[in-house]
Amino acid sequence: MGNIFESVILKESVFLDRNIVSPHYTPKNLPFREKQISDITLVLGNTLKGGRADNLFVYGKVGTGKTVTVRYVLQQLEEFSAQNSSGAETAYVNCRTHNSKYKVLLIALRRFYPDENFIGFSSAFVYEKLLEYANKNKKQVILALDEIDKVKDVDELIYGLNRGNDELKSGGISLIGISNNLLFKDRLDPRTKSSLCEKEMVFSPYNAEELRAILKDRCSKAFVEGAVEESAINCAAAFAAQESGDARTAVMLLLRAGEIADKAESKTVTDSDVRRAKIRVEGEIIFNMIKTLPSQQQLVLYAIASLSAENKGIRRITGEQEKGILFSGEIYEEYRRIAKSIGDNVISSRWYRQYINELEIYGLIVTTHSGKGIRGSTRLIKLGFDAKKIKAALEAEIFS
DNA sequence: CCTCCACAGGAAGCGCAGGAGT
DNA sequence: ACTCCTGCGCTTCCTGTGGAGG
Repeated sequence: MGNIFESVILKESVFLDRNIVSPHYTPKNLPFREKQISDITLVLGNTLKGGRADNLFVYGKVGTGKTVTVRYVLQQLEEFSAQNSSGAETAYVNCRTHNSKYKVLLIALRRFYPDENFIGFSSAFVYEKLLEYANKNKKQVILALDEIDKVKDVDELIYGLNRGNDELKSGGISLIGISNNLLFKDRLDPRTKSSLCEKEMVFSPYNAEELRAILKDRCSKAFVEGAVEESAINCAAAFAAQESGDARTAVMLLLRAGEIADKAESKTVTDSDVRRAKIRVEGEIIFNMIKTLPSQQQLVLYAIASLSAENKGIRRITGEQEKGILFSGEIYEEYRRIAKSIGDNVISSRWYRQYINELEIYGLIVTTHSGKGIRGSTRLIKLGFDAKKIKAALEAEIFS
């Protein structure tokens, strides 16, 4: 009997390099983004001649390649700037984890003063330090702020940096804001908006044909040659294009499909593996969504799930008796009962309605307005996914 | 036609936590 | 360290809405 890990190594796999289809992998080439790359290059190119680049706002849905594209151009700029000793420097900050003006500046500074630690210094000091860096070294500093909509005090951040720019004798600071939230722009102060959006760029979702090409390219590196059937790629591309045009979920589908094929000790990944992977990926998304819901909202969803699982709505629609359709009122009653039974407090019906609206936005439920045959004006609510699965997932969350 | 029902969803306000300003 | 402010989750109160039923 050998080492227990031997079987892992010896086991045959459809994967050549699993990393390449992992969600965290950054591809080396960016197909179908040539236009965006050259546009960004043009905007940033100004810094190589010592001028300030226009601020740039990049918008696009998740998985459209915003982040990788921007990072790629930044990295190219750094490289070129180092070789030609021109004064352009860049810093990339993900604002999801650094969600305030102070934290953003702090992370940016860490990039320019790697040996010093500014934690604990005042916001104004950190801010001055950044301006000073650009001024003293005559540097054109480019700050790329990913998920910029997550910054709580964006207005102050942008306004401050912009005003600082005017005070600089030499050097300059420009911003690249990246966001997948279209509403974000309208939320901004008009002055900040015009400042951040000196240049704008939209990344549109990939269509099925583009996704297919992307997947094909990735597969050739990630999987053993010939392991992924053409139909599997087409299937994954079609699913993802239909959903959102999101390259990340498309790649995720292939990763899971590969795992399924491995588990079945199959040498090839087929389209039915992709179909099964789709169900699993959906399950993961739902499960993650449920986990992050407020506990009271979980109870509301639980009420919907258990009512439709047992199919015991109090009143049924006259005539067709369609399965799984619930009345807003009876769900609230059930929710109250459950909340009381586990000794939780009960939210008001008004807020319950708010939760229902949110659940619909998340796609967990579907609602319609009551039409003929129903007394009063109410909403008919139906669960978006399998009741038993959601119920099971919720039970794990609530009663733990 | 009017009234009642069973809700939908806007507006205002409240208590609280956490951050900014001093 | 202190107050002040602000955003957030939520409640209370209220006005609409659209069909049932007398």
